[in-house]
This record gives sequence, structure tokens and C-alpha cells, in this order.
Amino acid sequence: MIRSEQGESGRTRGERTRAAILRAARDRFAAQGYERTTIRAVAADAGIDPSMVMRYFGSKQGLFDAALAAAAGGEGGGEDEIDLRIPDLSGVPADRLAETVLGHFIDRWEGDPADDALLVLLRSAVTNEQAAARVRAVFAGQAFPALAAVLGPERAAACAGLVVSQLLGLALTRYLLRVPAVTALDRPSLVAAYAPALRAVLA
Amino acid sequence: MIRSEQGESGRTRGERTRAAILRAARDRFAAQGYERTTIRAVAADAGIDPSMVMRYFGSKQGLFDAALAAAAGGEGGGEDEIDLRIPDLSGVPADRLAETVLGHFIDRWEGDPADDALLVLLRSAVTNEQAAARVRAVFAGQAFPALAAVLGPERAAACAGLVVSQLLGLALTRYLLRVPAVTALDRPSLVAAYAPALRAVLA
DNA sequence: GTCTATAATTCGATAGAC
DNA sequence: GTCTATCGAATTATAGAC
Repeated sequence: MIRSEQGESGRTRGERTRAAILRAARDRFAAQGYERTTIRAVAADAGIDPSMVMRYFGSKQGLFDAALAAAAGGEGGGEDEIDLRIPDLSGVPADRLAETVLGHFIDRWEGDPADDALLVLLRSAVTNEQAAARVRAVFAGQAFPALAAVLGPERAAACAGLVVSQLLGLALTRYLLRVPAVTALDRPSLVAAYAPALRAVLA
Repeated sequence: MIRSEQGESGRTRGERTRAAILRAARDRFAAQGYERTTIRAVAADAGIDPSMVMRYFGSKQGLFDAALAAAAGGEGGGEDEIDLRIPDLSGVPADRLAETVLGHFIDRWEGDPADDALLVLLRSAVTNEQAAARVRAVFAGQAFPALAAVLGPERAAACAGLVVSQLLGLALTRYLLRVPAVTALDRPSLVAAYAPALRAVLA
């Protein structure tokens, strides 16, 4: 029993260390962005040595990519792209579309604290061109198709940019800048307040 | 003529150096944000020694504050706070309010390339708490009162957060993240596209 | 697999000559 | 007023002992 299968769910020691690093990295990148996050701080949060981060992820950029993929992919699989998990919009009546999209988007931001892929990505995208390109790719590859499925491609093309502006504007003021007038609202108030504007775009 | 009044508009040599540093700093902060901007890079852009930056502005934070104030105050005076220059909203008919606010906001972003105070501020505010606090102060001190003047304080309180989300969402997707669906629009299309959503909020 | 030690840079900031 | 020289701290990244 020298090289032991660890008691917890068959994970090896290395896999647990790797997971601890990723969790710490996700929190740091989400809270401080790419530049201000240091490998040393991540290592300290994870309770291991900074050199371990390099061993597992090669470089700071490699750690960022891994943190993004881990936050996005969840525990299910190993996809390396963020999954917005936009649901079954095709069954939603037109007059409930705005509320449905808003509710789903807010859930993605406030639901599981460990699932902060969007926060990680958006916080860094403002000063990191690579992260910004990723935001563009996510919305082009997921948000637009989801809209096109219910509105048709031509109407989706006309309003996709508007929808992205609305949703990211909400995220920016509520989660990144923490503007009091926006953070003061609870979830139901938030949906009710933003639905008319989004409906004006989707109609 | 040893200590010469320089030929150009009576400015002393030091004043011209100071102005060159400020211009370089503004461009760097606007393009890269606070953390990625280095004093050395600003000095190189301005064609002077890095120590001159320290001499004139004391610290990196001092340089940032000065760049913000210079971009905001323009050549007119010496105010040290950003001026959104929200105009005469009280004379605007209610059904043209959305277009007026949008047009003014877009002009502030695209008008004078040297007047990039909002870009400087927003780019840094996402990862710098001090800059974020400044964004909150600007909107609380200028955007909200301007709205209150036309809508009354109670209606302004209800929609001020929404308006900020809309406008900053536009700025984020167009100028910072450069989402193609948003950057593709020219100025008139932009106003026409965003006006319905803003009107839904202001109505 | 984990850590110690350190290399190699880069940064903000200071002291002082001219 | 401008620059040279440098300090001290922080960073990413590497080499190697255990």
C-alpha cells in the first residue's frame, strides 16, 4: 500500500492537488483578473508550493486556460470550450422569451459559486485580447445560434448584438463594477426590471 | 535667452514634457488598463526618461489620476473629477430622450480621440477597485442627477441602474470587447438599434 | 510527487550628478 | 529640468535534492 489509491473516490493524490490548484486559480482569476493574479497567491490558496503550479500547468497562461476550461466543462467531460448551456429556447412562448433568457443568464452567474467561468472570462477579457476573442467566440458559437433557433437567422442577426450588450451590461454593472443601483435588486426584481428592455430588443 | 520661453504658445519646456507624458499615459491606460501599463512604457512613448514620470506625478497611481483628470477636464480648467458633460436633458421631449442620451454618450466615446476618459476609466475599473469606485461616483454624481432632472427623483431612482447597464453594456461590447455584431453598426444604426431598449427603460 | 533554492526579468521608486 | 545608476521588491520560471 505504498502507492495508495486515496480513500476519496479513487482519485490519486496528484489529481486532488491538481483540482485544488484549479479551484484556487479560478477564484483568483475571477476576483482579480489575469494580470493581478499571481502563481504564488494561487499556490498559497491551494496550500502547496508555487513550483507545483508550474509542474502541472506549465505556465501562467496554461493555468488560465485550464481554469477556464475547468470552470466551463464542469465535472461531466473534458471539453475545452466554455459552455453557456443555453437551454430549450424553442419551446418558450415569445412573450416569455426575455424573462427566460434573463433568468437563465442570472442563474449562470449566481447559481453555483464554483461555476464562475463567465466571471473569470469577462474580468480578464477587458485587458486580455485572447480572453476577449474567447468571449466573441462563445457568443458567436452559442448565443447567436440559440437566438436563431427561435427567431430565425435574419431576426437573430439583427438583435444578437443588442442582446449581448444587455446581458453583459447587466453582468458588468452588477458583478464587476458593483453599481449599487444594480446590486441592490434581488433576483426577481432584477428579472422584472430588465425584462422590458430585453423584450423591446427581442420583439 | 538661456532659460527660453519656448516658441510654442508660451509653454515652458517642463509643461510640454508634462503634457507629452500625460498624452502617452492616457493612450496606454486606455489600451491596456492600469496593471499592464508600466511607467517605463509611458516614458518611452513620451520620449523621456522614466524618472521624469515620477518627478512630475509622484507615483503610478498619481499618473493615473492625472491622466484621468486631464482626459476629463480638457484644456478648459483644472477640475480633478471626470465630467460626463451630460447636457440640457430638461428641454428634451420625453419621446426623444432615449435618442438624445444615446447620441450624447456615443459622441463622448467616438468624438475626440484625445478625450478618452471613459475608456481609460472603464478599462481599469474592471480590475482596479479604486477605478471602479470612481465609475460608481461618476454615475451617482452626474448620471443620476441628470435623469432626476427630467424624470423626477423617484422614477430616476428606479431606472438609473438600468440606464447605466444599457450604456456601459454598449461601451463594453463595442469599444472594449469589440463584438462584431456591435462594432459593425455605424452611428445612426447604433442609435436606432439601441433606442427601443433604452426607451423601454425610460418610459 | 513535493519542496528548497535560485536564476532571470521586470517593475516602481530613489539618490544624486550635471 | 533631465538623465545615469541603482535599489529593493516582486514576478515567472527552472534546476535539482529528497
